[in-house]
Amino acid sequence: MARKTGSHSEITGPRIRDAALKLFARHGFAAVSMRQIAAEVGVQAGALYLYTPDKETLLFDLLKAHMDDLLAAWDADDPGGGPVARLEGFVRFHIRFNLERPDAVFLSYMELRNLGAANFAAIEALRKTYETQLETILRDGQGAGAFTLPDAKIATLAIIAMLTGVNTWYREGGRLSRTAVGDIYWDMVRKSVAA
Amino acid sequence: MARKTGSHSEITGPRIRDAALKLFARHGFAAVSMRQIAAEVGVQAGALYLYTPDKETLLFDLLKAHMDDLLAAWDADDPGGGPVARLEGFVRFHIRFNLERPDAVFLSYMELRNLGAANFAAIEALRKTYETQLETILRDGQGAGAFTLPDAKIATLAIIAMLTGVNTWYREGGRLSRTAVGDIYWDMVRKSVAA
DNA sequence: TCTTGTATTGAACGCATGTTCAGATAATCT
DNA sequence: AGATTATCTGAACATGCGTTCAATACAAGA
Repeated sequence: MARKTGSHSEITGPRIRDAALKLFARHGFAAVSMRQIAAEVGVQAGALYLYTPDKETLLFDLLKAHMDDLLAAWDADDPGGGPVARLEGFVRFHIRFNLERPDAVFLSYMELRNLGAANFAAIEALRKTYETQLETILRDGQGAGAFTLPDAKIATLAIIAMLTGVNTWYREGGRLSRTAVGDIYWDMVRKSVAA
Repeated sequence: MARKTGSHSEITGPRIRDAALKLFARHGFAAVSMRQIAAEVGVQAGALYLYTPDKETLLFDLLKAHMDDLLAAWDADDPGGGPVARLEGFVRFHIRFNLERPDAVFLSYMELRNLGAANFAAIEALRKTYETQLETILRDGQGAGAFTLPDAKIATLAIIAMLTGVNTWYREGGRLSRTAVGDIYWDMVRKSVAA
């Protein structure tokens, strides 16, 4: 056997990335072998190297794509308007976006350490860019007297940590709908920065 | 060479646990080999098996010890009194305790997936016990009219996630002292549950 | 000093790892 | 139909893995 019937890079490529994302998130980057990823896709390990130069780059590409997605999605979702409306938009967006791709979110928080220095810096810069979106909203609201913050930078990180935490406990079909979760967190966030 | 001069299990044992904790936290459980841990301690890999039956148990013992420490420390630190005072105590305790052992905290959040089912359940139960401490404070305060919460269970998880997030950005000798960090987070938490 | 028990080495086990590549087959283009 | 290109196999490479164990040297107690 060599080339398989129906084989196409536009099909195999995404399937490899999907399998890698799922397995890396479940078991950790180092614990997953190239052979396991290949088996999940239904090819031999050697075939993966038509799609990535090496294992670390495969991880980096997943993280990079996730961060690019995140920034583009917030760009499209930002409701604009006053700081309060924008903050509510951010809270609901962050929860919704993260709940839609738990594996990618988990990877982005846990496997940065497996990146080389250059790749690490690239992802960190994107994360910083995202954080700045929220920080700007908070500072604008502080300037307008809508929020009272002891420290805008720390409030940014505290809110993001709180919101991202949803992914650790939320289960589909559980007690609360995604919208209800958004309501609850918005209530807490709103009060935590209240004037 | 066989036994080394000055060798003692009371010395080597802790050094192995320290080295394992540090390396697991930095590089991930799966990425660290028994030979690396042994090298850090200055022994051969075989010597580790005088102190642990296998690699997973070594990880489990680290996580178990951390959770036991955490629960015992809160037990000793709980200021008692009214819900507001206890909540403030919890916030400051959690931040201080976690900042004192970042490696163990990181491990406890990231490497649970490398445990077998039984070991996983044991650690999860301890984590649940800790969460219940905070949940009880919140429910008491809610009952007494000191707090207004849309959902006590979720408020518990949200607050813990927010507080634990400190470990991702805090650097010794940075802009803020640990006490100042505690002040800022207590301000946000207090307001987020305000009546 | 001699004995007993503790701590460690170093080699070995079978197996898995990431990666490369020549060869083979399917898809596509002319 | 024939030539070309894209896709994949299967075997191989050197290296590293977790773990075991007989041999050995030190520490502690008598």
